[in-house]
Amino acid sequence: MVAPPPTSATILGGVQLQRPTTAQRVAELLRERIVQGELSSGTQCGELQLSTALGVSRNTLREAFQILVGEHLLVHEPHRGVFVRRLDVEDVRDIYTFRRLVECAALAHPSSARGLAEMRAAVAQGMDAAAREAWHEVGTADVRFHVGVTAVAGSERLDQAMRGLFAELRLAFALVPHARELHRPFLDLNAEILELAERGQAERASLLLRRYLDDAEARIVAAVQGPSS
Amino acid sequence: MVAPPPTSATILGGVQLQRPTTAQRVAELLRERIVQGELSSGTQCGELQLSTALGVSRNTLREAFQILVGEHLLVHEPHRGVFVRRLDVEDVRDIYTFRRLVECAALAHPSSARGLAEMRAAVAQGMDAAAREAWHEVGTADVRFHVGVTAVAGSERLDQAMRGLFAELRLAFALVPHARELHRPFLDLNAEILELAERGQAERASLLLRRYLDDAEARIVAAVQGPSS
DNA sequence: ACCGTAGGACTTGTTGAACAATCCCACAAG
DNA sequence: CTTGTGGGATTGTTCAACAAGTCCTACGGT
Repeated sequence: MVAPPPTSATILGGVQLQRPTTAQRVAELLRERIVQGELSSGTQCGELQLSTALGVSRNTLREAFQILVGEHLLVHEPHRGVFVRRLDVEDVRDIYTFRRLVECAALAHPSSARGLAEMRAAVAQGMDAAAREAWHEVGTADVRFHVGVTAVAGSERLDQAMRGLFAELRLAFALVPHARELHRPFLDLNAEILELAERGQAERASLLLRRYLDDAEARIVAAVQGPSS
Repeated sequence: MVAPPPTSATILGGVQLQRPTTAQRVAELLRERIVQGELSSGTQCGELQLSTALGVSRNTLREAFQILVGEHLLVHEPHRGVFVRRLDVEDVRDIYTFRRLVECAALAHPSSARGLAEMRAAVAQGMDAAAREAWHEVGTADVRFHVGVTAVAGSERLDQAMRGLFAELRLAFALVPHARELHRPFLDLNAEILELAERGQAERASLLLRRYLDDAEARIVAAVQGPSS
């Protein structure tokens, strides 16, 4: 049992540059439309309609569906069809419980410097976008910042889980009336958290982050359960 | 905007009893074979071979593949085929970094009593199985215990992520020579962690769990990188 | 012996058509 | 108002075919 010879993937650090399959490209296209809010929650994705619109066969489309169902962006109801997921209040609470645990713990026990760089870049991007009044990009930068926070923990799988979580969250972002009001207050907070983290004040950074998350959760919950009640 | 009338799903607590689709059943069957080690790491899953063996069409099988690829149990190399995932040392380290962060944080800041009950049941099951020398079941109980630890955090999505992580880990468990040696020492440790957690000694429980995880990681890493070096 | 390469066998990628199973809705009967 | 009962549309699944890519092998040049 000798160690296998290093493959090119090993040498290049696992970078894989293989053309995506059609199903993957379709999934990516739909994913983009969903998180951008162009396909709103609850929309049914008819197989015949979509497959002809995209110019792919039903079989290929169904493969793409499986990918997105696995990412919780679509829900599949047998013999009824697939629908763009609709988040309820419980979902939002669940997601923020997840985020609180992971992000706060990551900041409290930092173990990877790579994440800090991402946080820094995200803050800069957010400031810049805000100056240009590009609120959608501010939102993107915000997501980037928190993925960076997660990256501080140093687990690739955790990062990926968090990216999936944010994709789900965007289903709810689309329900918040004004993007500016949602993201603007968090710009300075992110910058402050970053500064604390860079100075090694792990506990205080973690605490501040928790306040951020509680606040954000309340806003999203309010938006999801609608103006009623 | 009046509240909608309660549906049967609401009445029954959202329990959904829909027959799984063929692709889902195939995925479940393959998942079971994989985590049980009957399909060992690196095995190629030929489409023609498997589809005829299972009595399903290639298209349906490919849908099942997408599900399992999404769970990281299979890897897909375009135009080459799908293979049972092979974990390397880096993967194991990544998974344990994930587990350390989540499980320790969950125990340190408990917020759901449901998880404690699971932990208790898992310890009992483990003790019982050990008495009967059913080491494989001891392993199952161990997994159950740690899913219970995660459940203490109170996020359904986090639980699911952890279940997926354990399914991946079992790919590596299969490489550890003696199941008895792997799981036996952890029985008492789990019981001790549970006792601390039940008495509200969150910090000490979390610390003990960290020791557990460091130890387990070292064992699995050793097994994965083989007897060499 | 060492490349590069040209061919061919085999596998995967993708499609279109077909049929079975199921859901939904409108309508009739009690 | 509730309970069948069609019929039409959509999804579930299979099959057969072809395109595209990979792997293996044999051949020729150096």
